[in-house]
Amino acid sequence: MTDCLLLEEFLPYRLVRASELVSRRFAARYREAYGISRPEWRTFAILGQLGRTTATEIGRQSTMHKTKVSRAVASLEERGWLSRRVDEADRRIEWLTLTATGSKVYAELAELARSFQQQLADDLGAEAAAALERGLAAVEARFSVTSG
Amino acid sequence: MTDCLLLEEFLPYRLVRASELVSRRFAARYREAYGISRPEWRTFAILGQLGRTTATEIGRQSTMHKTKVSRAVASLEERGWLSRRVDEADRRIEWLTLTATGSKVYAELAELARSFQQQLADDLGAEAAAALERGLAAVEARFSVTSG
DNA sequence: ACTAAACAGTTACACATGCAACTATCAACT
DNA sequence: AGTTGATAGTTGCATGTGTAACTGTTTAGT
Repeated sequence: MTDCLLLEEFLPYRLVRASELVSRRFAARYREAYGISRPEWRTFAILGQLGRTTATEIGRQSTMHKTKVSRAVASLEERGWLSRRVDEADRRIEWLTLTATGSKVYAELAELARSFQQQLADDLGAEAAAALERGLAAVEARFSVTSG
Repeated sequence: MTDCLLLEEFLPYRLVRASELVSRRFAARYREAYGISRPEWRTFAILGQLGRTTATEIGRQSTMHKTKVSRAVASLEERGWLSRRVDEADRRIEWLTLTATGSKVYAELAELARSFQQQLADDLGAEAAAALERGLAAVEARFSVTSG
């Protein structure tokens, strides 16, 4: 046990565990309310924010594999929340937009997210929340660009 | 777009993404070096630290589903890195320990983890790393006990 | 014009995962 | 002793996921 690694001091492990604890709780909420999966929520959230984008861009921003995105898009389309349109100039590209219904659902999901965020911030306290954000910003700055 | 949620300000999302960026890099290392999966690494790490424990306890500490733990334990046993022994007093319980070979591999994995941690700390900078740890500690404190 | 490489996106297949149901064991209560 | 409920752990099955291979399209080089 001389070379024992203390997991409670191992940053990647703590990061994963914290992320699982938080995101599982949030996932439970939108799953119960709208029956959407995690990849679907992520796709929805990015599309709602960007307004009009492509599957590739969603993959880039969310760090999701392109097959995951592809399936999430197909599923959201089936529910009538999203529509595709092939780009005229470059017909490989599909532009994705929310439908009217999709926008309505998105607005509700956004509200759900905001209230969850508020609750989380209250639970953590202002100082700890700020510290967490600073730390995450540093990780994003170091890893986002270089990593694939 | 009036009710748009800004993902770059949404904490659960940032937490998940940061955790994925970091843990994917680390996972690539031990996968390439030893061919072990994520559940296996986690099981290994907890067992190495605790010295002697049960599958249930591993699940509790790692937030992994018990079937995941069960399969990881079976796989590590097949490789001869771990051995089980049924508790005499309560024969439902299986005590898990690392074998001699397992301990050797564990020591190498621990070293790999430490060097990764060092690299990460350098990348983030002392101040940002400390902030991240404070934030994670707050999440752990709030969610670990209550959540399932 | 033609070929090769690059890119957006989908699908087949093998593998990983979670839920529910299962075995086996123990503890508590009657 | 017998029944009920809880616990540790495993397994069947349906679903989720990544790799690699695929289609269709564009770009670059010859």
